[in-house]
Order: sequence, then structure tokens, then C-alpha cells
Amino acid sequence: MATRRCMNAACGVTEPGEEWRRGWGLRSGGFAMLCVKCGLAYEQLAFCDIFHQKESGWRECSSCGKHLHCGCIASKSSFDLLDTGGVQCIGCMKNPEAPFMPSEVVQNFLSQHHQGVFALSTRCSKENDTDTAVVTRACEMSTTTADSKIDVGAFVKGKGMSNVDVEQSESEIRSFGHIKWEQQSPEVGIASFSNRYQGPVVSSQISQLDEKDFVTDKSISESLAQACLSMSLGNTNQVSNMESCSTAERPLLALPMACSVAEGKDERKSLSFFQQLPRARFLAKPPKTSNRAFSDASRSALPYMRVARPPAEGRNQLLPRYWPRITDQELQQISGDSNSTIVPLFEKVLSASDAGRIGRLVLPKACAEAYFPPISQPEGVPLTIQDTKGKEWHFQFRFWPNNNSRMYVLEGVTPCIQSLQLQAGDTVTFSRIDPAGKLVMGYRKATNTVPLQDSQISAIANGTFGNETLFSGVNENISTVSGYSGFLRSLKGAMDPYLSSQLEHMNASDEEISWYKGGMPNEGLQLQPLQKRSRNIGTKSRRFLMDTEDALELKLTWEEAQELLRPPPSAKPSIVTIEDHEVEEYEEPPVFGKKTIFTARSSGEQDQWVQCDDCLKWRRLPVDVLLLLKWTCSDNTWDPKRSSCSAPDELSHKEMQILLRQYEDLRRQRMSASFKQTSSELAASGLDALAAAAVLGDAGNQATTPYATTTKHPRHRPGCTCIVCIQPPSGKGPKHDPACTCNVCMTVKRRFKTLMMRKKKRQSEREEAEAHKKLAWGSKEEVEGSSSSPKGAQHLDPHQENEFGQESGKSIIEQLETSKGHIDLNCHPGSNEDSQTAPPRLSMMSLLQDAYRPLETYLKQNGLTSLASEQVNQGSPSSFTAPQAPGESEGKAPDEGHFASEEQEDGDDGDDGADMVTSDAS
DNA sequence: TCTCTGCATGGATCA
DNA sequence: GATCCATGCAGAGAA
Repeated sequence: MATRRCMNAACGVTEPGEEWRRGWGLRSGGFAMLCVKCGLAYEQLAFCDIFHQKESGWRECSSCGKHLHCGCIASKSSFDLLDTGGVQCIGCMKNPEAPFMPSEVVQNFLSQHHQGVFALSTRCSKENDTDTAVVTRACEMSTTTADSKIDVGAFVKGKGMSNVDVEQSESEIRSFGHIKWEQQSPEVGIASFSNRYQGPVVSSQISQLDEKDFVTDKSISESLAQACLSMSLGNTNQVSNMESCSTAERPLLALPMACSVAEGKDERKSLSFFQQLPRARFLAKPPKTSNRAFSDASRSALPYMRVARPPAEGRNQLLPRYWPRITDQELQQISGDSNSTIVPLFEKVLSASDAGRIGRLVLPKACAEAYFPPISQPEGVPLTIQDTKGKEWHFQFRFWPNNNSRMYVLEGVTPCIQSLQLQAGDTVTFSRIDPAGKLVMGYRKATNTVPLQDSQISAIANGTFGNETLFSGVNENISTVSGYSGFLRSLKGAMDPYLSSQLEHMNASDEEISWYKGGMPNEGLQLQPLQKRSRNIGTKSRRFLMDTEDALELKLTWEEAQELLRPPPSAKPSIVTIEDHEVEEYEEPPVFGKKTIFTARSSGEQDQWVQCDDCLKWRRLPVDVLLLLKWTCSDNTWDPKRSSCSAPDELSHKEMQILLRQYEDLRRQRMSASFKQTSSELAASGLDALAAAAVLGDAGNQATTPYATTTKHPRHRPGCTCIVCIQPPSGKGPKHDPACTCNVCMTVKRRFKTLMMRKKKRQSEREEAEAHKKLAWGSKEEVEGSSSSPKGAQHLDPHQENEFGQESGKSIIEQLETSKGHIDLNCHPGSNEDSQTAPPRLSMMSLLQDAYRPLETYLKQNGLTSLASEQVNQGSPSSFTAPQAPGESEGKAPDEGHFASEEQEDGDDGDDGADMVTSDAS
């Protein structure tokens, strides 16, 4: 064991006693740590090197053996010994900002008080804390730092400190950069004392914290400790002569996470952390995975984190979901103008039974045992809890045995719940007012809330909710689109009030935020709340089943949200193959785009319509344009005549309204249809069905194959099961076996066969010279073509395909090969062997393109003009015709798009050509 | 018949 | 596998 001299030279301790030997640490002005094993928060080991020097460069808590590492670097980094004592990780040392950056606490405090006082506290160890008084200490001195002069004399006088104390403390303050040591209550888990987020350095290090990490996770605890060890006491160059101080007066940063036994003694005697720093910040636990991808800017955009790590009383380590998330407003509301200290204890999202008429609020066991009076009898004890308005509510705090454990409940909460108009999903927070010890119950309404996952809580609290958390993949790149704040503002409405509250600070406006929903900004995109972990969607648990409308809305809105995702601008994807699936992988996260609607002309040509954010006029755009979140007429480079908001609408207001109304109706219809289909599928799917699907494999694959949403088929949208949408874009992705009977292949085959059948039929009529040659194929095709019957179309199997007439079919294929290049033999009705020997290339998409090309066009291109006239007369009842755009033809052929029936989809490929048939996609 | 009470159940999560 | 906890449920008592 390599014991070092305490970094705090004033301490003078070179051989830490047993009371030191607890793993924990401090970061520069940011937070204190909890011993990962013993749970002590206030060991006075702040600046002492008490860890084993391991060969690996890691240090180990001499007490509990937990490894600690600097929080600034995710990977292992060795430590270096500082001249002033203590250790510092290499990573931190290389980072001129991280360790030496003046404490945000000090900075903030100085900025507010011009005093170099800074609350720090010591605390007794867990084992002997019951009778070990925390030595409160204050320092009095005037010292000059690089930026400011500190005068803490007034404070010291106020504390009645002796000159000796002052002298001792003076060095402490010098060394620690304007810090006042003071006994501190353990109310807050981790605190950042800044009013504003100070930047990435601290946050990134803070982000290393984790509840579990503190307690059990050794690997993570390493990160914690490294943060400790890398803490800076200010610029070491500024560390002046250090004088000794008694170990009993070893300073500690006033950061809670106290041991429990001393609760109620020390903390209530101590000056409040909040009293000293009325706007103390709660910070939170970090994600398990340190994620530094979150940009500095984005981190700095989360200034008001209030995820308070609850006091570790009774060593109960609460699940993060119970960590109280309290906003400034809530704090102020609870505390009022008094100097009382608010100790956020825990919170709970009300379940249905909690908010129900039973009047029982189930309390998390750990919370109940930690913060509520101990009870030994099931009858429990009456408990008076005050709400934020000061009204006192009387509950019965009790428990009943449950699985060799206890289930704690608050009974009689109905009047309170009703009074506060709380519902399931709302959150109640329990806090304690010190020193009075009163329990206070606050609440948050759950409008559009997102009960965050534990990891999300952590990540958000640490400003690292990046790729792996709630808003996966969404980070600062958003700012390249519409401004990060705008993005966050958009997110706000869908997030937990807590997070929303954080985001509020990035946007001065506290007004209600609506999601931009494509071209209809007035429609709030109802992004539904995320549920906790996997208990939300798709769970079999009854308790989480949503009613049909909710489910419908949830499904659809997420689809809609998904629609708005765009590949990151100017980002080139790399193609990776995962389980034989080629996936476009972007380095950058997706961005939100603007939603548009699409229309199709009779010629099959499509238009995209977008609404200007400023003038709300609709502009026609090419279909292949991807728009970012904000779009105005000035961005209309495709139509210079309408590149200004002053330019008139291309369509009249009425026409556009009709278009939009029809579009919306159609959307709803499709939503309902989709939902009904899903519901029926779900209803029909039992375990047997699932098992059968699993056995069949194919069905399973279909069930699990995500719909590929491609920008190449803008008329289609997520959820569309048409062949275009279920086919990997750009011909990428796995090729199907020629004998594959999956939906994709069968549809391709059907469509191709029908197409070819018609073509062949016409050709056979016209080309008498080839009549005999094609007659054989044609006759068979006539049989199958009668198949325009469902039977013929749907029961097509590979064997039948082989009978399809290889010779004739081959000639057709050859034609296509000649014109289109390689043919996807997967789609060749009778070329199984070939496909296996020669991997197809893009031909399926070619066929699809042909198949989806308006038949009229196709026929014309193939010299089958006589068919064209027929096709235009075939309508699709499910499509609607939009007002004709100026300059458009008068053709009224309906579109065969994915609004068409399945039969049309399969058989009537020539139904394309709807005039201005709207479809939505992004 | 409704409400309350105490406990059981089982899915989700944790270790 | 253990534990938590949301919810169900049966029995008792009240309306």
C-alpha cells in the first residue's frame, strides 16, 4: 500500500488511519463520492491518497478494495503523484482544463457572494458515527486567487472560530481554492453548486457517477474514484504552502450521501447546504457507460439538473427511478422563503392502483424503510405529510408481509390524491424539511411525461443522454439542422417534466411546445410517453396494456416521429453487414426533417408538397428532396417563382384544404386499418401461432423484418407492407432464395407474372409470327392468368413457377436483362439454379421499378400502347383525386399506390396514374 | 352491492 | 434465483 501525504498539506497526514481508509473522493468543486462499499459519504479522505498503488495504475480503496479511476477518462488511466500530495490521473493531467479548472462551485459562489467560503463538511464514519461528532470547521482567511480575492473573515467570525482554526483553515482555503469547511448535512447526493452549467469538464466527469457504481459495480466505481483522485484543488500552481490540520478537521466537501445512522443528528445540527448555497444543484448519477459523445454544447444546454441523489440513509440504495427530480420551482415551492433545508428523499410515479380508489399508495420498500419511521407492526403508524401548499395530510404508514418481505403502503391517500388531482402517471415526490424533519409531498403532473429509465435519468442528469439513452443518436448534430435549442424545445413536450424543466432553461420561453409535424405545424405531434424499460410496449403484462385508442395513437405517433428522421446531412453512410443484412451506418445521428405530403399525377410523376414555416403556403417540390426541420419559401430553390412568401399559392386555399383534408382522412383510415390489422393479428396470435411462426421461420422472418422505409418510394410510409416498402432500398440487403416463398418474393413473382402476362398477351395478338412460340407460354399463362384469381396469384409456389414456362419466361427475362442489366434471379419465376449460382444484382429493384412504374408508361415503353388506354380507366376506390395542379394533364386515372387494395396491388399493376393522389411519406 | 382489507400472484427487475 | 411491486382477488364489513 502506498500511502501518500494528504494533498491537503494542511492536513499533514501521511499515514492515514483506519478512519481514512474508505474509498471515495472529490472532484474539483463538483462532488463528493461515496465509498463504494461502506456507503459512507463523508469520510474525510478527500485529498489523501489512500489507495493502493496498483501495478496497473489503478488505485484501490484500501478499505473496500474497489477500484477507482478518474472520471474524466472512460478508459483506464494511470495516476501520477502530485508534488502537493495525492494523486491525479494521467488523463486529467493531460487535460489542462479538467483538473485545474477552478471549481465551478467556487466560481459560482464567488460570483454570488464574493466570499471564499464554501461549504464543506465532514461526517462521521458509518460504523462509529453515532457517537462521533462531525467536526465542523470553518476557515477564515483572505486569500487571493487568480481571479478574485476571498474574504471569509465574516464567516469565520460568525462561526466563532479560533485563531488556530483560522490559521489552519487558511491554508485549506488556499489550497482548495476558496473553500469553507463546514459540517454539512447529507441531504443531497451529488451537488453541483453552480447556477449554470459550467461546461463539459465537470459534467463529463460527473457523468461517471452512478448509483450502482457507487455501491456495487466495481468497474464503474473505478470511474468514480478516478474522478475522485483526479480532483483538482485548484491549480496546483496555486496551491500555496499547506499547513497541517488535525485529522479531525479534515475538510470535506459539503456533499451529501451521508450514512444513515447519523442522520438526524449531524445533519440537523449542521448548517444547511442550501442555506449556504441556496441554489445548490442536484446532480445525478451517471450512466453506466460513459458517453462523451454528447457535445459540450449540448451538455451546456442542460444547466439545471435536479436529479438529487437521495440521502443514503440506512444504506438503502434507491433505484434511480426513485431518485427525486426536483426543479427550482419545486424547491422554492416547498421551502418557501424560509431557510429550511429541503432534502429530497424520493419520488414515485403513481400507478393505477396508487391513484385508484383504494387509497393505498405503495411505497418502494427501500424508500419506506429509509426515510419513513421504522415500523414493526403491520398496523404501522400515522404519518403526517405536508403538501407543497402547507396543508397537512394524515396517512397511515403501514406494511403487510409479502414474500418474506414487506410491502409498504401509505393508506388514506385518496383525499390527497383527489385534492391534488393526481392521476396514474403523475409523480409524487417526498422530501424532508430540515431541521424540522417534516415530510413534504410534492407532485408533478404527468402530461406528456416520459418516465425515464434509470439509465436515462442518469444520462440526462449528466448531460450525456446521447447515443445510448433516451434520444438515441440525437445530439449536437441537430443543431446543424435547426438549432439545438429548437430541437430540444421540440422534445420538451414529450419528455418528463423534469427534463422539460431542464430544457426550459435553454429556451427562455416556457410556453407550451408543440412538435412540428411536417408541413402542419399547428398540429402537435403527440409523441407518446415512453414507459419504463420494457414494461411499455409489447409487454404481455396486463398492467401495461393500453386501451386501443392509446395504442393506436402510440403506434402512429411513433411512426410519424420516425418518418421525420432524416439521414444526417452531408453524412455518408458506411455499409456494414450484420447477419447478412447490409445496413447503412451513419456516424452521425439522424436529424428531424420536415414532414411533407406527396401527390401523384396521372403520369405517375410525383410531387412533394411542403408548407412554408413562415407564410404557411404550400409549395411543390421534387419528390426526392429531403427537407430539414425548418423550411421556408426562401428555401425553395426548385421553383424560383415561388421562392418568396409573397408568391401566391400554386393551389388555391380551398384546393389545398381539400387536399389536406383528404390526406388527413386517408391517413386516419390507414391508421385505423393498420391498427385493426395489428389488433386482429395480435388477437389471432397465441402461443401456438407464435410457435408455428417460429417453426415456419418464414413467417417469423416476416414478422420481425422491419419495414424498410426508403426515400425512393415517397408514397409509402412506415408500416406499409407493400412490396416496395418491404424491399431493402437500392437493392441492398439480403437476396432471397429463388424458392423463397416469403411475402416479398411471392409478391414480386405475382406482379412480374401479371405484368409479363399482359405484355405477352398483347404481343401475342400483334405478333402473329411469334404466336406459336409464345402460345405455349401464353396458354399456360392464360390459365394462371385467369389467375388473376386470388387462387392463382396467392398459391403460386416455386414448383408452379417452374411450370411457368421457362423458355418463354426466359426470353422475357433476357429482354429485361438486355435493357436493365442484371436480372435478379430471385424474381425470375423459374430460375432457381441460376440464382443460386449467380448472385443477383439489383434486378429485383429493377423489376420493382418496372412493376411500380405506371403501367401506362411501361406499356408505352414496351410498345403496348393499346393497353394504356385500358389502364387509365381502372380506378381505385380507395384513392382520391386531388385538385389538379396547374399545367397538369386532365387524366384521372387512380393511383395504385399503397392505398390500393391488395388485389390491385397484386394484380392491377397498371393502375398507376392517379392524378394528384396524395400519399404521405417523408 | 359496494367498499375495505389483507394477502396472493406473477411479471419485471435485480443481483 | 431472489426480490420488488403493481395488481388481482377473496372475504369481511358497511351501506
